[in-house]
Amino acid sequence: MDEQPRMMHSHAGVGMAGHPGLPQHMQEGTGGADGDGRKQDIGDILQQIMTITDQSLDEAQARKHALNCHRMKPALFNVLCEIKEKTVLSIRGAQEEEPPDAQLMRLDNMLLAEGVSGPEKGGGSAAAAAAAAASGGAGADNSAEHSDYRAKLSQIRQIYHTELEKYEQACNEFTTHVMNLLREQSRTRPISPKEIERMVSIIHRKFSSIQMQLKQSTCEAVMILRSRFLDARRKRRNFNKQATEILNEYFYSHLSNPYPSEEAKEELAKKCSITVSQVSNWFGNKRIRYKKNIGKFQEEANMYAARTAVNAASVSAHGSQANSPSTPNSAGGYPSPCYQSDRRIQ
DNA sequence: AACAATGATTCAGA
DNA sequence: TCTGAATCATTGTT
Repeated sequence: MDEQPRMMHSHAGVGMAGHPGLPQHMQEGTGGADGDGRKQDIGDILQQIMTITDQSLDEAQARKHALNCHRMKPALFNVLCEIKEKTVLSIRGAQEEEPPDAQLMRLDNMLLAEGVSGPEKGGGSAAAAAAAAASGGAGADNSAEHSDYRAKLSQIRQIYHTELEKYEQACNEFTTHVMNLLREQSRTRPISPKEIERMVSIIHRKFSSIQMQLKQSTCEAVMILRSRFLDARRKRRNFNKQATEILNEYFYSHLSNPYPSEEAKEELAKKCSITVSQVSNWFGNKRIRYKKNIGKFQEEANMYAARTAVNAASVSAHGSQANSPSTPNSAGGYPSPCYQSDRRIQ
């Protein structure tokens, strides 16, 4: 305030004609006769604004302050804001309103369903249980699988939350910074509160698009985790020796027609403590692999044929036929090794 | 580490 | 729907 008189007279050419108070037209409304005085007044202020960059930093600061305290500043500021609002902002105004993002909603729903974004416990284990049910395994070591799944899920969850928090914090910090900056600048250039608000919403949109990327990558991580959990090939366990022997015994004793019936599969499954589909898989693989390389399986075939023969002999020696194969070998099946299971060793 | 064995999946065809 | 064939991914062996 105290610098005002000095400043007002610093440029002799554009001075305010030395009047101490507000000009008449500013107090009494528009008076046609005062047009020249007003023009001069505004011209003076504009001139001061234009020359502000020529000053040293201290001088400029002082000038800025003086301008800020000038009696016409609010009026000029409002007019400039109005003009700016009408021109620049109206151009962008049309495209600002956007519909709620469907993609974002999908991501949110999925994260909630997988228990990543929801309450601490529950969703993850439910998903794990569903995955386990879908995998259709025997379920003996499911608890270990579950804890592994849950551990990895909670790891994802933790990363997601810390990242989200970081983004939110960064967003807030940046917003406050920009708001302060704009408020500060609004003292020297026309920035309306509305425009600040608009800027804030732009910042929020930008940050929420970053958040969406975070959500996207989190979803991907969960999907990968789930697919790994569901993919039975990744947790393949060899059958135990006994189960393999039972299956081989059946295979080689039915070499001419190695296609167990549904009942036979069920019985084998029970004996081997595996599922019927595992029995089917095993026979499918065995048939194709045997057919591909009979020579390689020769020895194995002979061994099982011999064993079956011994078993049959001992059984018949006891006068029982309970263990005889339900579908004996016949001509027309797979090429056979030296021994046929339904033939007795001489 | 390289390789073989093995259980599971996918897909075309009957 | 079942099977053969090709293939994948893991386990076991050398």
